[in-house]
Amino acid sequence: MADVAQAAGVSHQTVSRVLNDHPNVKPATRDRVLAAIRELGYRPNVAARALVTRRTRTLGVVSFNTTLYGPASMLYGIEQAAKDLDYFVAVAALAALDRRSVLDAVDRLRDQAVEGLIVIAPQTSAVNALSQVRSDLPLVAVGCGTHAALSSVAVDNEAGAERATSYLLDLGHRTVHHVAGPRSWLDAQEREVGWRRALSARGAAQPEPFVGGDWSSRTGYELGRELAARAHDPRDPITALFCANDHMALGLLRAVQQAGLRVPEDLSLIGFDDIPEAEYFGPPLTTIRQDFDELGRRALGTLIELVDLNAGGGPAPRNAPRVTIGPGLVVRASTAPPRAGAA
Amino acid sequence: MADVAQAAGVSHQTVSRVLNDHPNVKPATRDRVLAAIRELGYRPNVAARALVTRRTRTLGVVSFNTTLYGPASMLYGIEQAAKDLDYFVAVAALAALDRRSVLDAVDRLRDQAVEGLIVIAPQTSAVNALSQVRSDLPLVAVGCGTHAALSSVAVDNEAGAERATSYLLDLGHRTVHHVAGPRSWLDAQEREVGWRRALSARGAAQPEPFVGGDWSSRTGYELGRELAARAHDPRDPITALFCANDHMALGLLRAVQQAGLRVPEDLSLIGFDDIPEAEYFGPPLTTIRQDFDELGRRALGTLIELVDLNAGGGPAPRNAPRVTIGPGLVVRASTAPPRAGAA
DNA sequence: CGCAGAAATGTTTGCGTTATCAATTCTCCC
DNA sequence: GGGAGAATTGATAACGCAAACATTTCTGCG
Repeated sequence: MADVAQAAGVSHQTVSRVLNDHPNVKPATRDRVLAAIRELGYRPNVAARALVTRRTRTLGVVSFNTTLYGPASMLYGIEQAAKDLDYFVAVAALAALDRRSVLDAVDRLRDQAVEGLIVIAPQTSAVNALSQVRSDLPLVAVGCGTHAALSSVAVDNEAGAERATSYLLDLGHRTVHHVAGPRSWLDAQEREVGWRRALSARGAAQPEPFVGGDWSSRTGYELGRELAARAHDPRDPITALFCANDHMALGLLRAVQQAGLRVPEDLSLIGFDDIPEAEYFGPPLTTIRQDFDELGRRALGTLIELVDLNAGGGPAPRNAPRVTIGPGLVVRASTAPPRAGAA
Repeated sequence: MADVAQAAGVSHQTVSRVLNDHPNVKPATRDRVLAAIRELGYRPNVAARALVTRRTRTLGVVSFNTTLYGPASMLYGIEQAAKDLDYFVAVAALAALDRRSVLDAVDRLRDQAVEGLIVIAPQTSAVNALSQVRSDLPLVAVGCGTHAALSSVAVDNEAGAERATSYLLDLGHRTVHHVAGPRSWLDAQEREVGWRRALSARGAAQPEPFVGGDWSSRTGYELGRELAARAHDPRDPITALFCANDHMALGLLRAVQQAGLRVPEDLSLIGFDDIPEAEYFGPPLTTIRQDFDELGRRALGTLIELVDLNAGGGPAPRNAPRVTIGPGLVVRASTAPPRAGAA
C-alpha cells in the first residue's frame, strides 16, 4: 500500500480512501491511485483490514451432508448470493449429528471470525444443539423445517405434503399412504403432519405411515418391498402413495415394479423435492417442487440482514425473521385415478 | 489476550508461546495460562495472527457446479480432510465457464489470502484459464481428467472406459456404441478415448458416438430417443452401449424403454460414476465406480504438500504430482449377453 | 482582495498477534 | 558458593490497514 501511495504521489491514507470509496477524494487523484493500483497489481490485505475494522466479510455455512442434492443446491445458492453481496463463504461439514460435532463445527467457523452462520442441518438434534450457540453470532437455518426455534428459511413442508395428498385424493383415491422420512428430521415430521392433515380434512382413513426411511433410494427400495407385499390386501389396498422425497421414491418404484405392480395404473406415487432426475424416472415422477437454489439465496439474504443489524453492536436478534417459501406441485406420469373397482 | 496474560500473571508473550506450543514454557505456567484461557473463553484473533505470520490456514475451492453429485462429493471429501489437517475451506462457485469467470473466482479467493487452490472444473476452457493463474499460488485440479497441464488428482477415465467397453465385448457383443459427454470436458474426451481403444484392441467396429449430451438426464433422454430409432437397423444393430455417466444413462433408459426396447435383453447399458441411485434404476445399472470422496481427500493431501513446499518461499512447483486413482467396475442388471442372432 | 468554510490530503495511532532481542531465573558442576 | 550456560520470561517492534484528528488547499462571496 505504501508503494501504491508513493507511485501515485499521495499518502497511504488517500489510497485507503480510494479503496473504501470515501467521498472526499478529487477525481484526478482517485484515477492516479487506481492506475497505480493496477500498475502494481496491489491487493489489499484482508487480515490487516479485518484486524482494524473487526469485520471479515466472511459467512460460515455448516452443513450435514453436502452430498445430497438439497444441501448441495442450497450451498450453491448461498455462494451465488454471497458473491453478489461481496461476502466470502467458509464451509464446515458435519461429521455426525450429535450436539458435540455441531458445536465443534460452529466453533471452527467462529474461530475463523465469521460474521454469521447458515446452518443446513435439518435434524432435530442439530437444531437443538444450535440453540446453545452463544447468541452473539447471527444465525439462520435453511431447509430445516419451519418450526425450529431459530431464524429460518424453508419451504412449507406441511403445505407441500397437504397439496400432494389432496391431489391424490382429488384423483379419486380412497386414501393415501405415506412413506415417511427419518423421524429425526424436522422436514420429515412436517411432511407427515401435512399428509395427516389433508387426510383428516377429507375424512379419509389415516393408515400407519411406512417408517424407517433415511431419504436414500436404498431404504425406499426396502420399504417398497414391504409395501408391495401389502398392496393387494383386499381389506386395505394401497392405491396411492406420498413418498417423503424423490430419492426414496426411486427405490420404491423399483421395488413395486419388481413385485409386478404398475405405476400409475396399480399405484399412484408422488414424491417431494423435484430433483433433476425425477422427470426421467420410469415413469416420470409427479412431485412437490422445492427451489433449493432460491432457498439458499433467501437464507443468505436474511442472514445479511441480521449481520447488518448486529454490526451496530449488541446481541444478535436471533428469532426474528422466518421466511417460508411455497412449494409447487409438478404433475408428471406417476399419478393417475384409481382403477375402477380398486379404490 | 492481555486479559488472559493478566489473569495468569504472565506477559502476553508467554500466552502466545503457550498457544503456539513453544518448547520453553514451564509446565506450571502453561497450566495456569491454559486455565485462564478456558476461564475467560479466550479465542485467538485469526486476523491478527494472519497479519503477522502471513499464513491464513485457508484453502480455496473453486467449483463449477457444486450441485452435481461428483463435485458435491469431492467438496465434501476436501472439507473432511481439511478439517483433520486444521485448515479452513472457502468456496467460490463458478457462474460460467469462460476464462473470465474462472479468473474472477480465483481472484476472489486470492483476495481472501487462501494459501492454495483446489479446482473442480473439468472443462478444457477452465483448465486453460487456470494455466494463466500466477504461479505463486499452489493449485491442484481434481476430477479434471488426467491430461491437464496441472497437478491433478483424478480417476483414470480411459482405463474405466476401456474396462466398461471390454466387459461388454467379453459378454459377446459385436461392438459397443457410446453416448459421449460434452466434448468440452476432459473427462468426456478421455472416456471416449478409452472406449475407442478397447474397440480397436479387439478389432471391433468403431461406430460414431452419440454426441450432444451435457451429463444431464434430459440430454440422455434425447439421445436415447435418437438411438432407439436406430437400434433395430439390421445393418448396424445397437446391442451394447457405454454411456459417459449415470445421469444420462437414466434418461436414456427411460427413452429406450419407452421405445419398446428391453434392458438388458435388447440393449446392454453401462454407465460411469456409480451414483448412489444407480443401484435402483430399473434395471439396476452396471457402471464404473468413481470414489469422489477419496478423490477430494487425495486432492487436499497433494495440495497441502504443495503448500508446505511453498511455505519455504519461491514459486509453487505447479506441475509436480499427478495422482491417478483406479476406477472399478460394478456389475448390476443392465448388462447381458446379446440375444442369439441379434449380435 | 481577503476571509470563511468546505474539500482534499496528510499524520498519527492502534487493532491483536508473533518475532526478536533483552532480562531474569534456574540448574549443574567445580 | 560461585559462575557458566540453559531455561524461562518479559519488553518492544513490526505486520498492513482504517479511524481520528490535523493540516493544507480550494471555492465562493462580500
